[in-house]
Amino acid sequence: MMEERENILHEGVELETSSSLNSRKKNKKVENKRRFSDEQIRSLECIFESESKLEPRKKMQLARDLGLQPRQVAIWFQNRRARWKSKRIEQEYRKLKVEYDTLALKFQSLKEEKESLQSEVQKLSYMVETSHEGGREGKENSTEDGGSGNGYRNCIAETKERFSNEGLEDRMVIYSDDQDERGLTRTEKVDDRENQVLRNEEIPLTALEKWYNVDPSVILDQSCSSSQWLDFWT
DNA sequence: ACCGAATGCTCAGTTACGTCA
DNA sequence: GCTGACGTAACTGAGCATTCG
Repeated sequence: MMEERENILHEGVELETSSSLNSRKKNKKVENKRRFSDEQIRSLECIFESESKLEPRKKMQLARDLGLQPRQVAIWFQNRRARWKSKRIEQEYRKLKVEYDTLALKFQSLKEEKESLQSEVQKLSYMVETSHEGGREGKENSTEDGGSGNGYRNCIAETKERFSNEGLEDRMVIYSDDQDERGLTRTEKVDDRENQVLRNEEIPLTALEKWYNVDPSVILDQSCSSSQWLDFWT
């Protein structure tokens, strides 16, 4: 190791004393800085491809082969590593930019879809609300329909008819937390205090009423607010 | 074993020069 | 011929690791 260092010192790594530095600076004006020949560059590039850092012994050998000072070889490798690094950073930047642009496009389309769905929900809830009010009026007017459920049933029938007329019948398939995939409802409410299990075998209207009373913005907020990245993009 | 000086390496940033449009 | 942009050889200074007395 020490032997190698001795070699380096003796075989051409010029230590910069102040006098040698001054003379070199003076010589710059006299002796032009020469670019390496194509052959030298080819050889250096060839070796750089296999190893970006040179062992001292290899550096010495290469310098001898190319007729350069070992210091010049070391500096060439140093500069080459720097160029390679900046190129790599540039490539990574371009790649990230493409990913960013793709995500931005996707986000924009999701945002538009969200707005479209939001306005649709508002429209539907408005329609349901007006039908609901109509149903109540009907209930108030009829006292012989025998129960509180009939007014709502009429309401649903009216709404269904309206949806059907507007080609929106499929939108009537509404599930809430209390409904299963068959459209039947079966809620199980556990009261912790009394530990009672209340089973409602058939409460579709209650479930529907619950659904009617949900503020659409809340539904949408639930799906979005938890995803803070959406805020980031807006 | 520990310490400090000497030495060399790497890296990021800069300077200086050559080339070219 | 002059000029500005660009590429690159060479330099600088800081930080780190190793060696040696």
